[in-house]
Amino acid sequence: MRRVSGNRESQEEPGELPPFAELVLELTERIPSGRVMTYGDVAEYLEEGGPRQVGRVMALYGGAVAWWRVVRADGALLPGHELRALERYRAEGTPLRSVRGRGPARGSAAAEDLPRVDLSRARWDGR
DNA sequence: AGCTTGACCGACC
DNA sequence: TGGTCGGCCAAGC
Repeated sequence: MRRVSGNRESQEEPGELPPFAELVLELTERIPSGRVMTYGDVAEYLEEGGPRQVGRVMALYGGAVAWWRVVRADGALLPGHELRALERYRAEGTPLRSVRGRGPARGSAAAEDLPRVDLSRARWDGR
């Protein structure tokens, strides 16, 4: 009980999220199926923080929400979770864009040319 | 208290 | 089309 000095917010209970994180996750849950927002969009919509802060929140707590509906500005899939995300997109019907004319199987160094999210169609502005 | 890093972004070449 | 650079904001060391 004796709080010797004023450390108020140092004591955070695990399970309770920082306000900003909560806003990000809440907004993420609002993104309709088949649509996406960029990290920058989320930050701009919340009028707080920046893309990188949103990215941090998703990295820490994203597992609890539809993390695949928040993408980078170029529509590239998350490194390390590309296949997982791709499955979601295909299931939700998220507009995708082939990387280039589609499957140049011959000579393609990349084992798999992963598509990207077509932001021009899938971008959701919060309305 | 200062430097580095990060699920980023936009401009430039 | 793709790589690099600087800027941005917060957390960690």
